[in-house]
Amino acid sequence: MNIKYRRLKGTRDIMLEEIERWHWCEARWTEVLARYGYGEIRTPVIEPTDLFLRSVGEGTDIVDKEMYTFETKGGESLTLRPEMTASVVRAYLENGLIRQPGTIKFYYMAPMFRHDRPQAGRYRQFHQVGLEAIGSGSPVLDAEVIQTAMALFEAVDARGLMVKVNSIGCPECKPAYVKDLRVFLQENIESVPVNMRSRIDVNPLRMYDAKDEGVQELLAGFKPITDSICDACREHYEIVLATLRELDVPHEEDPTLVRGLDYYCRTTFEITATAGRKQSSLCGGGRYDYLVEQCGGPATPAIGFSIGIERTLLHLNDDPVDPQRSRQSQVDIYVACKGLDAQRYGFVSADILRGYCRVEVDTSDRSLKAQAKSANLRRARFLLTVGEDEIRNDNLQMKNLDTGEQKPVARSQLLAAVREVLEG
RNA sequence: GUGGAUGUAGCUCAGUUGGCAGAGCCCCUGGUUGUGGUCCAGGUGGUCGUGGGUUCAAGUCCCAUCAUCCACCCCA
Repeated sequence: MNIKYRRLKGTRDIMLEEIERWHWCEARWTEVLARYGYGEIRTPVIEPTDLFLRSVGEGTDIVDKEMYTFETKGGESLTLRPEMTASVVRAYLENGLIRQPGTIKFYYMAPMFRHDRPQAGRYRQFHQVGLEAIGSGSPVLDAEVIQTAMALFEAVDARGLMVKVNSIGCPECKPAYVKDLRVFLQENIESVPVNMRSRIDVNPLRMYDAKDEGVQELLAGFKPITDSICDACREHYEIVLATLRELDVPHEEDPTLVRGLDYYCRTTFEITATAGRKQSSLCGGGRYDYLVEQCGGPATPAIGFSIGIERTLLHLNDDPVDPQRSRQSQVDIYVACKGLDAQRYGFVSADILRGYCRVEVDTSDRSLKAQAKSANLRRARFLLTVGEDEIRNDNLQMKNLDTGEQKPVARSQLLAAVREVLEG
């Protein structure tokens, strides 16, 4: 077959058995998030490009090479969101939620777009479940947010995970460290691969992300950022760690954990899968106490994280779903029809039942044998058969697919008969 | 952006030194004049990713190109 249109690179079709898995996870996540006090937020997938340029920050990979950006006929630059935090902050300000008392807590489960090279667990359109808690700078909230992330993983039985936490300081102490780091890197520039050197000027902290052994060795000889943060940040970090211990959230400190986005400050964290060579980073998050202000609002502390849904699913089960082998949606009653008149009779009969259970009327006009086979594949519990005799007698043959027992049922008695057997 | 692997039926894949394009699964029909899960028989389905080249002859060899997957970079 020469199919004319194919899905875009890095995108996927989610359906049949796989979408059942998504629904299962989504239902559990929604429940957990509600228990932690989060309400859903849905924002547009397109935003002004500037929103991401200024929040995520130029010099990050996301902004420099991964955004789906286009221009409207009017000359306005728009971008498909590469992440959600900026949009939530924008919505928070735009809808006047600054006037709401207490901490605003939003969650989302939504598609994001990054023009990256696809590979296992990495897509151009991918989905994140995440949350943003805006309005509180308490370190206790940091710990609760990290615990919430773990609760989301536990809710879908994800195991073998490690929480890594770090503090990257605030505008009081971070710049001095960055400056020292830059000087240190310049002095040892021969140890830095050529293609990474530009990072020294743009965003030296991100050198910690490099997996290059030489760079790792070099940075091991430099003072960790946690030794350089100011007293206020230090105290904040200590309380986060202490609270995590009190909450029994297993975690380890990782002073090399800096995050790729500019807006983070103080607490940053990441949750990774300890086994498997695939994309092991399942969750990333941190505090962003200056983003709201930067977006034009009053100084407002906030924290959030996002979990990659595809990656989490990949971590849960390595078996890919084969569309060929996966079932269509289940039904309770399957109606097999011999001929067009029988289909009409079948539909009217199904209409009686639909207020009560799931019914599929077969309009394929295949052999009754083939239709019965489909009934079985759909895991129907009862097969109703309609042919010329049934139309004439105003009844349906009703077969119990577990026992094989079959008997005619008058249409006027159909609902009562079905209720009796399905409830009994 | 860099590197590696793979493209043959709807799916998973065989295809020998270059010589008639195959199997399993799925699907359809029949065995059962109107009935499922097992079984048996038959059948539908292919521009061999695409375009060039070599050759009497190319799925097979050569070149190019596209797509997919994997890895790097980075990230969810």
